[in-house]
Amino acid sequence: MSSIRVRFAPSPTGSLHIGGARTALFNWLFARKYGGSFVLRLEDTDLGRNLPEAEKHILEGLAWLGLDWDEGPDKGGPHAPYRQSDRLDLYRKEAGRLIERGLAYSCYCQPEDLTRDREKAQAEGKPPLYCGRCRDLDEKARREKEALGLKPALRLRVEPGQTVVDDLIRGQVVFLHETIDDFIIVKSNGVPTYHLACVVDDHHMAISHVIRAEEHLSNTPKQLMLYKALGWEPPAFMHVSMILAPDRAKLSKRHGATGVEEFRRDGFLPGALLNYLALLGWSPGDEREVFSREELVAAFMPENITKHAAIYDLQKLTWLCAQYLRNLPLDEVVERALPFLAGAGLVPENPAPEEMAYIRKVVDLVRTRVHTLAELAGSADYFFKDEFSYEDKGVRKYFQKPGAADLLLKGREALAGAEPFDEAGTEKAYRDLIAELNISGGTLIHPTRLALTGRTVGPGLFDIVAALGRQRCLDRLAKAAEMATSVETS
RNA sequence: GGCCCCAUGGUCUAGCGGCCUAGGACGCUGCCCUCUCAAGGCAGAAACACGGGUUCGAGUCCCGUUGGGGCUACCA
Repeated sequence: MSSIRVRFAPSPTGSLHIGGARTALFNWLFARKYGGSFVLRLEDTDLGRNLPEAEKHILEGLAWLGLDWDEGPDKGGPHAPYRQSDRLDLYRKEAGRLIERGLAYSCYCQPEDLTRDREKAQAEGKPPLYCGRCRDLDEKARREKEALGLKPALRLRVEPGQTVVDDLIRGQVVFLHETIDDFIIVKSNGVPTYHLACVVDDHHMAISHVIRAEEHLSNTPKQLMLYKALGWEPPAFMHVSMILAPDRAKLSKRHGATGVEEFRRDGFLPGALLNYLALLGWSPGDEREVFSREELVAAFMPENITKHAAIYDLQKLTWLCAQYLRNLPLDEVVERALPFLAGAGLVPENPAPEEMAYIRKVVDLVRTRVHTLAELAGSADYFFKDEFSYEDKGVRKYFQKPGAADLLLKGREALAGAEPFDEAGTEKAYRDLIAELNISGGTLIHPTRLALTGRTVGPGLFDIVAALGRQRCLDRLAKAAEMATSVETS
């Protein structure tokens, strides 16, 4: 029994897409579940589309999600190198074997010719397959073409028959060879196409299971033909359904955030994104929904992967993220929140230890009522700065009322004398005042919240009061009383 | 167009012939709790795409239709 080896093989043409991230996740889960190896390979054979920063983004995205790989371009491994552009000699060697055995042939057709053929076929309502013009060129004809300076592409000879793809998710899928033409395996610039490079690498890297998106199911018979032509045993295949945008179209930039990097920037927690991606197209079979990475590995069963495409829904991801924010250890949330707080200019990049205690307190107060780290930073500004504006709605409701300033000053007085100045002590002082004035709690509490935070919503008032400390509360109440005096109506 | 895959509420899904008057989650609505907002609790609206079969019995099996997606590049 050979060992389990899976791979994630993205092209460095952009950032890590959530579709790609999910494919990586299923591969990773499979490897971790069954004690196999997870290999990372860069498929950079389309020189024109490679982006210099893409590799870095992809590796960082995977690392951020906690999907660690055992072999890859950055860390090497027994089957290095892991970038296809560094393996060209290997592909040439294998392609050479195909030519020697007459299983592949040189094609001198120019792109313009092929485009014309294709358009003609389509206009006639026929399938746009390669016409086979160069299939049986003799030595002489080839030399003539070469003499003209034409560089050939290499095509695989597809013989009549059929190929059956045995897919772990979809069962046996039959493809008739008359629907597949002699496809190109080496471009005229000497670089292999996806099909050849993929097959050669999966074989040489001893990949046991190819887990990839469903868009590759139709490509699989071509690759199976290559395995056969090269005399190799193919791996097992598992084609997972795709992720679609809310309009049922394939995910693209115009659908908003689709890159892992963007979710990170928008303040989503990696565990939440990973958890959400796992739930798209897979279910544990019971009714659990929230999983840590470890729980995911334990619960993962390939047979529980669904066959149909899934539309991704930001609302559920947002909900999951909120779950993580409230349930993760506080220190982890604080660590994740720090860059967002610093980014909003609320705290320094590297806060001093005594500052950290306060930040911890604040994060703990707000984390249960926000969904993302970005929201968290956005809802905590008043804890860190004294300059803020008051919500208009609140001003109208609580300041623009007869006696508003006086009430705020009475509250201020109560807080000035509250002992001890903690949640219970300040609440006691306020409750006493409320009783004395014979008013409802909200009558005093709501204006106070507005005075201290500028907002009408937020954590419990006495939690805020205790966190801010006596002096800041007194200052803000005095300032708010002035404001109230100026807008008060009689 | 040809080939391939897929089809349970708005979304993610459970269901693998009788346990289904179709279960859970997000979202939505109402109520409770309450200093606000969340959270939490309770209640509710909301689905087996359609048509034929097979069977004593079909969401579950088969066929067709419709719909969606993918492939059909010297992209991967």
